[in-house]
Amino acid sequence: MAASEEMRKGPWTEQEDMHLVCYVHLFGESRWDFIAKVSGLNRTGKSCRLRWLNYLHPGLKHGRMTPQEEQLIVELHSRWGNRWSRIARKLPGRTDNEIKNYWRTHKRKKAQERQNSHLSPSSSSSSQNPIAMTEAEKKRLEQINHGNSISTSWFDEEDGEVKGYSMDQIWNELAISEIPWLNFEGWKEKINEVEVSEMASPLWDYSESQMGKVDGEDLKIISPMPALTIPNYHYGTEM
DNA sequence: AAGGATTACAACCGCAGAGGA
DNA sequence: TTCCTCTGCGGTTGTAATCCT
Repeated sequence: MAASEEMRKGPWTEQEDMHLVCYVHLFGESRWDFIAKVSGLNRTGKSCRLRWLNYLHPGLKHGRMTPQEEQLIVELHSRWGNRWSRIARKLPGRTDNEIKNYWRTHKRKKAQERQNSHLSPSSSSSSQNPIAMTEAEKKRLEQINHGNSISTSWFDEEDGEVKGYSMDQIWNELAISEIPWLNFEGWKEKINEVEVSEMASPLWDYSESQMGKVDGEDLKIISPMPALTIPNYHYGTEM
């Protein structure tokens, strides 16, 4: 990427979102610089990653925090401080950014008031503490959070167990999604034209071994996006 | 109804750590 | 071992939406 080329900044458009989702689907949730370059979005890898993690990732909750979540945030913040990503891991569907924003805007003050007035660190017993987990639960959550195939997880209070979604499940759900942008004209139709399995594995395998070395002619890839074209690209080098 | 204040959310920036060459 | 690139994290800012007077 030539230094003179201006990277796009600011709010993402629906088209950009679609484009990014498509490429994340193809190449996975890593190698953001690669995705940024091959997608032709003219965004930085960081920007793509942030957009995905904070907004586009399947399983994200949007909207107001529930009272339970609020309580959890206060509790965890008193324990860990501004370790937002760590706190976010205990609130499935919420991002560190969301929690950070929430805390910043109106919770910090309240928590301080609460702390000053009546809370002492040792006041909550594990039996009353909503975030207290058994060792088994902790272990399972740990496995889910760090597993390769599970991308999002939560603790189901009703069943008393940790649950998770694999990326495949998420994307299968996306195919019949209620997410608005998947339903706008043409897009859903197009994504259904391509089998998920066709899109994911062979191309992924190919991309792992070959994609970074492609030279010469433009590489055209199978994609729900119309006429997606990857320009000449040398992985790890500036064009 | 208008305008200022507040809240909620999205996005960028800088830094640090990990990993590869 | 050193340097470089990439990723992830926390802090900060900008803006749209909502509330209040």
